[in-house]
Formats: sequence, C-alpha cells, structure tokens
Amino acid sequence: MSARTEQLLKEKKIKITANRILILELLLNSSHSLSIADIEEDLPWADRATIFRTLKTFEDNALLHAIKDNEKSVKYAVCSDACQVDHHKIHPHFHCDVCGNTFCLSEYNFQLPQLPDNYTANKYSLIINGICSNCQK
Amino acid sequence: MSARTEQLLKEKKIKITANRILILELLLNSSHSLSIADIEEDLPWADRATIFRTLKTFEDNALLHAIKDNEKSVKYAVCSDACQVDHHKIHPHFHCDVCGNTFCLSEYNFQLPQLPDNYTANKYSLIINGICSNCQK
DNA sequence: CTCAAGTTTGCAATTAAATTGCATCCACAT
DNA sequence: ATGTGGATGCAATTTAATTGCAAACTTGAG
Ligand SMILES: [Mn+2]
Ligand SMILES: [Mn+2]
Ligand SMILES: [Zn+2]
Ligand SMILES: [Zn+2]
Repeated sequence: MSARTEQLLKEKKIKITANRILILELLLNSSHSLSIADIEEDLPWADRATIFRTLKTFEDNALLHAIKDNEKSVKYAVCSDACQVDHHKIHPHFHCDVCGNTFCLSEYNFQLPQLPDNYTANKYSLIINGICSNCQK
Repeated sequence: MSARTEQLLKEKKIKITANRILILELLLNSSHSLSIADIEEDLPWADRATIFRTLKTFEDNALLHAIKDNEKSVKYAVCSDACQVDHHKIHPHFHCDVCGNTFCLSEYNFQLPQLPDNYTANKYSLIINGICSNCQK
C-alpha cells in the first residue's frame, strides 16, 4: 500500500482492508472518475456490493465525491485538497462526449450566480459537456 | 385544450392526442418540474410507458427538457422561450432541499467559466441545491 | 500473543426507474 | 370516408442501486 493511501485511510479512521486499499489506489491513480462498473472491471475478483459500500464509506468520510454526469451510472473521484475545501459547495466536472470520461475540475472556479430573491443556495453542481484535451482533433 | 397547448403541438408537428394534451397542460401549469411518477399520480389512468414516450417525443422536439437534479428520478419541465434559446447550452435549475421541488431558472444567466486549455464546451448543466422562496422560514 | 467485539465482506435477493416488444387503436392527410 | 404510419396499453425486460444475512475479517484490550 502506498504511503498516501495509508495516510488517507488512517487520517479518516477508516479500517484498512484489502478492498479499500485497492479501490482507493485505483481512484487515486485514475485520471478520470470511475463508476462501480469501471471498478468491477479493474478488480474482477471484487464484489459489486462491497465496492458500493466501500465507496459509500469513502464518501461519508469526504475521501471522495459522487458525480452525476447525466450518464447512466454515478461516477466517483477522490477529493483533491482544493476540492475538499468547498466539498459541499462547488463541484465543477467535465464530461467528454468523445471518450466518455468525466474529469474533476477541482482547481477550477466559477462566478457564483446571483439567485432570485429569497432563494438560499447550499451547493452547486456544474457538469460541463464537451470535448476534452485528449480528444481534441 | 388550451390555445397555448394546441399551438405548441401544431408548431412542432406533434400529433394531437388526449395523452399529449393532458401531459403537456400538466407541465405547463406546474410551477415546478415533474417526474414520470408525478405525472402518473396526476393522471392515474395514464400508462407509464405512454408517459415516458410522450415525454421523449416532447424532448426530441425541444418542447421540454429533462433535468437530472441528483434525486432518484428524472424531472421534466416545459421550455420557456428564454430557455429555448440556449436549450442545449445553459441549464440552471434549482432543487429545494425542503419541499423537494425543482425549478427551472430559465431567465437566469451565469458567468460562463473559462475552461482549461484545449477543452471545448457544448453544454452546461447547473443544479443548485438549497431552499426555495416558498420554504424560506 | 490471544481473543472478543464490532466491522467488513461475499453472495443472493430486492428495489426502483427506465426502457422495450408487440398487437391493437387512432389521428389526420388525401 | 378511408388507409397508413404513428400512438397506445399491457406485460416483460434491463440496468443500476441497494439491502439482508451469515461468515470472515481487523483491531485494540488484556
Ligand atoms: Mn470535485
Ligand atoms: Mn431550462
Ligand atoms: Zn475525451
Ligand atoms: Zn421549497
């Protein structure tokens, strides 16, 4: 297990198990967010329910966040530090219509819009569809 | 059938049927977006599959748009004219965490963020969670 | 080191929404 | 008025998410 993985789990007091190590490292090493099915594919011996509950545990402990990018299934990405700061406020993510990958634009800030009168905002979720740099012709 | 309903359907060359009239009027008269289940509840004699295909037809003809507000089911709202202009670009919607309703903020404009190099945007979907004016204490 | 207590896991089953096949029915252009 | 392509109802299927439960783990106290 990498030092980073161990640190993240201990920091959040999450019990260290084989499943959690491998799922977390998979997410840490991925350039884009992953669905439960993606993880199942990469860890064929792992059980779907276990992956589901592992991700839920990570999410509950703010180790990652769930991204609903308008595709069929939910994707997950590890929170970068920058992302974690406003973990429950701003979530800009980019979905590439060519490769189908979803990227977390955690560094990326956008101007918060002014809401109509008497509306209070708790959280913003922004999904941008388009073409990523890898797929640019 | 209201004049507005008739006009919308004829304009888009959608065959006029009892189902379509009632579903469209339901959406037109609703202050917030509706799920298939919501429509089923309001039109108990209507078939789920028919509602589904009716909404799909409306969506294909840009009469309404689908909203994925991070709840379990997709919601639908009729496009206002203002909304239609940028129908495929900007979709700000507000989900109230108290009443659970989702509102189309079609008039509402926000500053488009600058994307990282080599990223091209086709569409923005913004979901804002919070408390709506009706639910404000 | 050993063990108990509480967690996590695997497997199977269930939920819930979206989606489809197909035979029949209907809107509407001619 | 009528024929035809599209719309509908009903039942079945798909697919992802979610849960129940007993067995297998992790960890810290002794
Ligand atoms: Mn993020
Ligand atoms: Mn809209
Ligand atoms: Zn791409
Ligand atoms: Zn409300």
